[in-house]
Amino acid sequence: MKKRNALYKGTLQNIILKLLSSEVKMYGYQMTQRAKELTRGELEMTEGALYPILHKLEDDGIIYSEIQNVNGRDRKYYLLTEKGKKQQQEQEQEMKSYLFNLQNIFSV
Amino acid sequence: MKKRNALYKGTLQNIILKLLSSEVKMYGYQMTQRAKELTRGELEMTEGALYPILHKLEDDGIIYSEIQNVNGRDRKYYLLTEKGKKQQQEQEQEMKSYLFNLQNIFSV
DNA sequence: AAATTATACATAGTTTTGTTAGGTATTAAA
DNA sequence: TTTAATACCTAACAAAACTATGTATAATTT
Repeated sequence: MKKRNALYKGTLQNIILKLLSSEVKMYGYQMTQRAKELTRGELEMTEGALYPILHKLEDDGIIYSEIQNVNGRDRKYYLLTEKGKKQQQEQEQEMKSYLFNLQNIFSV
Repeated sequence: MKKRNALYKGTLQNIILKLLSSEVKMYGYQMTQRAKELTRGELEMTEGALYPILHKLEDDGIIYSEIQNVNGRDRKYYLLTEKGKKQQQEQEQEMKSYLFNLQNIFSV
């Protein structure tokens, strides 16, 4: 997340869980690319934000990881746990409420 | 902004400027109440966040203030400067782009 | 062939942003 | 008369993300 995208502060964890819920599994680097695609290049998740979040989510049992070697390079794939799926759904509701509220403020 | 509203991180300054653009003038306490109304009680701006932002915006020439005594109690009203009006419009565009992007991610 | 870019992970130190908790003071309500 | 609401403010702390750096391999460019 670069300076011009300071708005995304506070939503990163939500976005990561949402991305994970849309695929069977994803690896970190892939998430940064997918986030960039989905935001027309506007959101560039930095590694310094991404990896600590992934590690924390794994410590908390929200996601788990599988290392897989692809083309001679290791990838660490992450998947939602059952607990994680529940949490993702809850957070998605909060996110929708948040978006509704902001839309309300900025619709005038 | 309480813990449950961590999502709003990074958007507070935007919200404040938007509120100011919708009225002739507003005072700090009024902003906290208006923000709460517009978010169905979900966003409770803390004074520890609000006042430092207002002071910084004033130092930067984005807003200016007028103290007015109402019912024997001082209120500090804030107004957008010309520079502030421009900045508000720019930030509103960024906010709309941000909302569009988030909607895109969470619409699936 | 060598240098650069892209892919892929990770962390330490710093900055930004907001919370918590405290302070001052007046008015309205219980 | 005590509590809640209104109205401003700040210092100390915590959370979240950034910057910068490191490691390493694959693909592309020069």
